[in-house]
Amino acid sequence: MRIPIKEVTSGTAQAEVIGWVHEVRDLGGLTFFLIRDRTGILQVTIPKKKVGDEVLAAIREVSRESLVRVRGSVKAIEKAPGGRELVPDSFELLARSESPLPLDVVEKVPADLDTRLDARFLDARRPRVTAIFQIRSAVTRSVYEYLFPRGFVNITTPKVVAAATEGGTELFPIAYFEKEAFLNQSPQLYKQMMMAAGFEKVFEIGPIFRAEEHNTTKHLNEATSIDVEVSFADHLDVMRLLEDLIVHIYRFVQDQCADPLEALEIGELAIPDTPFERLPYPDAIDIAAKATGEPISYGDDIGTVAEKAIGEHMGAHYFITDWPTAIKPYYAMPCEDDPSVCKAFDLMHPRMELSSGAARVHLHDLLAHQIRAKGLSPENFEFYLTPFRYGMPPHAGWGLGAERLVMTMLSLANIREAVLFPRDRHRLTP
RNA sequence: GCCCAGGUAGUGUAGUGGCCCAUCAUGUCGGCCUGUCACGCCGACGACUCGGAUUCGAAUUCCGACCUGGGCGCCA
Repeated sequence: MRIPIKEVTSGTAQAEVIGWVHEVRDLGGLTFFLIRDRTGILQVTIPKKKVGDEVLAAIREVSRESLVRVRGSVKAIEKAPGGRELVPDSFELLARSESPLPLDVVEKVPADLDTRLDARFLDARRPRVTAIFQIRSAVTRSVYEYLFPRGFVNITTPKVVAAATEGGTELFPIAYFEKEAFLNQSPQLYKQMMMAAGFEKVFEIGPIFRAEEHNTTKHLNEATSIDVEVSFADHLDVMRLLEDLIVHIYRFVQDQCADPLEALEIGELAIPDTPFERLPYPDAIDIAAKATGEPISYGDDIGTVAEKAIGEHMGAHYFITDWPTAIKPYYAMPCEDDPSVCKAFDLMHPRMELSSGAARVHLHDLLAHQIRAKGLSPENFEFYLTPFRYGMPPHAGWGLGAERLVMTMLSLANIREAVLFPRDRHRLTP
């Protein structure tokens, strides 16, 4: 009966494991194999004079990264990794690996990210990479475990859509029978329609597509968005929800992912403190102007240099609030006392933006007005605008970038490290 | 869209006009080795993205193509 390598301890008598050949050290009369599965690494020691001919024949055939099944007795040995080793009665080659390998799994020689992504299946055998995706899975799970008990309904919305509804970013056109269609940039409009449907609290974790030709370490053309929308809530409510969720995710990962965190040499995650600081937009641009010496006018977007300067100044997660209405999307609700300011916010990690959200415009005429004010025509938004004429509740929500969350949590240098098969300007395979 | 940088064995690199039929490491193959843990030692194998130009001579300079990384704008 095969067991995970992690479960082989110095107290185990007999064990059968299946894994990949991580390393081989042949000392002549004695050969050491390191066998790896997703749970860990086990040393298999072969004293050539004391094992059968079948074992000797098998080990002549194996190459690095071949898949093998080994059965034998476990010995507690202090000088072996993990304090135990396996001396095989049987050593079976299940699937031979060709050589040379496209990249060095043991990482004696580093591989470029590009090379690694070309051979992602092999790259992902590396304990460090396995750990990233075990943690990413835990992040997703913790979102479900946070939202379901709070009454959220998990929805899925179309990724194939008819028109560029939000404006701003570029969309990927696709062929949809005889019609023109696009890949959706965000579930935004559909989440809002479900507010009209009375679902009250919805969320979706799904792909979003942006056809921007950017080429940076923090952008993807296909990303994963954790999207939330809540009726009878305003921006302040959903900001509290968001910061509480972030802390919940960090705690969950800290509790559940000790081994992966160890593999990443992180050990203890720094759990963010709540409440996150609320930094009004005018203060944010002041900080940036002072830090960079570059003047920033009210109403300017906060560029990368400014964002970095503000992040260094803040040193922890924070919200930017009180945004000028002019530089936020049409669906952000303007403040009653000063409509030039809106109820939108961005959640920032010191390194980058993680999420943006707002209290939404739920009044049909105001929404139509704001769409026109952005130079868009309400006629193209009929499917979206109609629900606002039939009892749309006030609501608020946000979208949180899953890859950026994982990337900042684990201090990854490149967002592509947080996706198994990233889609960027140049990469469409694997 | 704009700007910068770069393409040398499977992988990561050195080499900026002749000292290079190309450095080092890792790998692969062969040999020696019974406690390695980046095992060690000996030997071998394996590469200048493509096309054109300059030159007595080009991995190296120039032009073009192709490919790639990064920065900015914008954004999650």
